Amino acid sequence: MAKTALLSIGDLAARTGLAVSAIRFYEEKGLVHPLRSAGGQRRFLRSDIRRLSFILIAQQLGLSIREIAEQLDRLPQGRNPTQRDWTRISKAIRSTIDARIAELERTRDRLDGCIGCGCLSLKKCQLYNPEDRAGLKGPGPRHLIDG
Amino acid sequence: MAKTALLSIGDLAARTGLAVSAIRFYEEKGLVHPLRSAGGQRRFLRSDIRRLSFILIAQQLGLSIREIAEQLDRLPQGRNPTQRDWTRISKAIRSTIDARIAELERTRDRLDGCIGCGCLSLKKCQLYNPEDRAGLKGPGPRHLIDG
DNA sequence: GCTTGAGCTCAACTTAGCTTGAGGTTGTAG
DNA sequence: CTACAACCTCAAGCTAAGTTGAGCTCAAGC
Repeated sequence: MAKTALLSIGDLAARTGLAVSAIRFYEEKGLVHPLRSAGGQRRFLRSDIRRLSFILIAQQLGLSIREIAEQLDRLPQGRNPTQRDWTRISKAIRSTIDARIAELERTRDRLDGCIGCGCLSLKKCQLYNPEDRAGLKGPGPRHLIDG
Repeated sequence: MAKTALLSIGDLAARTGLAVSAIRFYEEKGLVHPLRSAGGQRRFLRSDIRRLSFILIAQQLGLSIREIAEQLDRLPQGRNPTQRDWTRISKAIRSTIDARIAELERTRDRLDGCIGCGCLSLKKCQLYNPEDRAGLKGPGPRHLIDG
């Protein structure tokens, strides 16, 4: 690790605690855009440490890689992210969390209304509301109920 | 669908809104235990409608198939589940939801402490607490950071 | 100038929760 | 009694978020 401004993938892994394979994966997903050395090796900017830290934090907050990518894509092109940028993103994330909490609370309340009822009727049970299920999950396991 | 007490997989699918393939999958995972006709076709009890409804509801509440199986396995062997059983299970689920909400709230509070800070330092950021990450996810994608 | 660790690519594997398809059988309506 | 829908069993495929391995190349120290 010569004292250039650029970091190898191993350096970056050491600094962030990430596995090398994970960093390559993140590049594939468009979360980082390293330069390449003459020989084809990845060369990262120092600011990428921060970028990767952000990814880790956002993941802890429950954001998917895709959601994180969207946030990062919104960073003004070509310049390094500032504190301001991170703050803006943090606020966006906060709304996401708030929404998630609200949804869980709604569910909990419905469950409370159901405890003791025990009906579990598809027609009557408040917990089982097909409209709530539609578009709940996005891609992945999908119930093709609405077809 | 003759007027026997037993339902074919198609009947059950029609009544629950589930795909036939999903019901077969649930059997494979031990969530239902249909009988078989002489020719090898599945024959379900009417009470399985309720069982499947429960699965759908529990999934909405965020329980995994495995967790649902655990709840269902606790039902007294050999008899049909009663309202009481469902109520007991519902209460168990409620604790799960409560825990999930609490965790999200904790996260939100930490995020609030961070908005405006913008440090995103792996050493200092409150959001990035390695101890919280350990064992957070169980199986699946795992960070091998702690190795 | 060579050896060796670090890096490269590409493909396959993991878990969860299913779907889709191929190829063959059952059961029931007419 | 036959036709055809519904059923059966595999096997393979999908997404997310990575890991692991094979087989090869790069770069840096001695």
